[in-house]
Amino acid sequence: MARPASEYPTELELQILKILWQASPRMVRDVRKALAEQGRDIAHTSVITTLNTMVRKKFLKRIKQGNAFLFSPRVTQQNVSHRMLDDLVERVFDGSAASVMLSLFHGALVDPDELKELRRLINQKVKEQSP
Amino acid sequence: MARPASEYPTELELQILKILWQASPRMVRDVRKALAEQGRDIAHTSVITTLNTMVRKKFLKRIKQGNAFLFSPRVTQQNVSHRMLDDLVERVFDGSAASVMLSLFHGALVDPDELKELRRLINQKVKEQSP
DNA sequence: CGGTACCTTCTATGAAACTCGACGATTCTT
DNA sequence: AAGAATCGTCGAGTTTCATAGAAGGTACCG
Repeated sequence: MARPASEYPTELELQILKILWQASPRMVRDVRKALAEQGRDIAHTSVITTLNTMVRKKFLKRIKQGNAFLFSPRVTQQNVSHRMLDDLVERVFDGSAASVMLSLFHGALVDPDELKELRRLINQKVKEQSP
Repeated sequence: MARPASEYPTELELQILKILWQASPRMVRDVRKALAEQGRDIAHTSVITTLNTMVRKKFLKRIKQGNAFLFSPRVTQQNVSHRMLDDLVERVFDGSAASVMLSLFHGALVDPDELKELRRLINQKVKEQSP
């Protein structure tokens, strides 16, 4: 056996997904331009190759318009990020969401306002779960 | 250019790290056995190969004992998981830790006790940050 | 009609990830 | 000491990922 195909988008694929989540459908040319603006200036054909593998992986769909193709996402940002997070929680933190949060707190990552919002959410959740 | 070497452990490497975090140092044989118990029954030499690349990547260190080697982690579980989480937050959630937490709440992932513990932590953090 | 400007598909290179067997060295057993 | 069991190094095969050039189609412009 060899390297297993990742169930999740790779780095470049994620970058492309983000572009298409912003606005779609798009032509190859536009995707390429957006990538270039982010500092990733790769050849036109390289973009096509990647887009096609993403279609094969069911991340995107494409429809023909004239002689060219238009690409759109087939998955939502919520869905992808949620699945990737779940995967990390499972694989790295042994399924403990609390550990993840702890780790987040450990870095000085959280904005004070966000913190309050979070507290509100937790309180709500606690009420829901313990009657 | 080609695929850049991941700064983080790969799937198999992570599996091995977890085994060694549980108890170390260990011989190849033991690592292999632990992997097999997790359903990953690979050849002895495959384990060695991976262990050696992990040494090269500075994830592990090895010391000779007799004719064999003993392997131990060189990085802590906290360190690795924290870095991997940060990476995900950055790449997938555009740096927003709060989005991550929101996503965690969205799944029915959190244990009630853990939830209370979290609330405690947040309260503490809020106090710290807003005097 | 011929050229230019697009677009795609096909093919290819190089590196990383995963896997393993052949072989040699060392040690244990009989 | 002969043979069996261990253990490592080395080379190599396969798949995925990132990237891109060559080849070939279509469509417009003058």
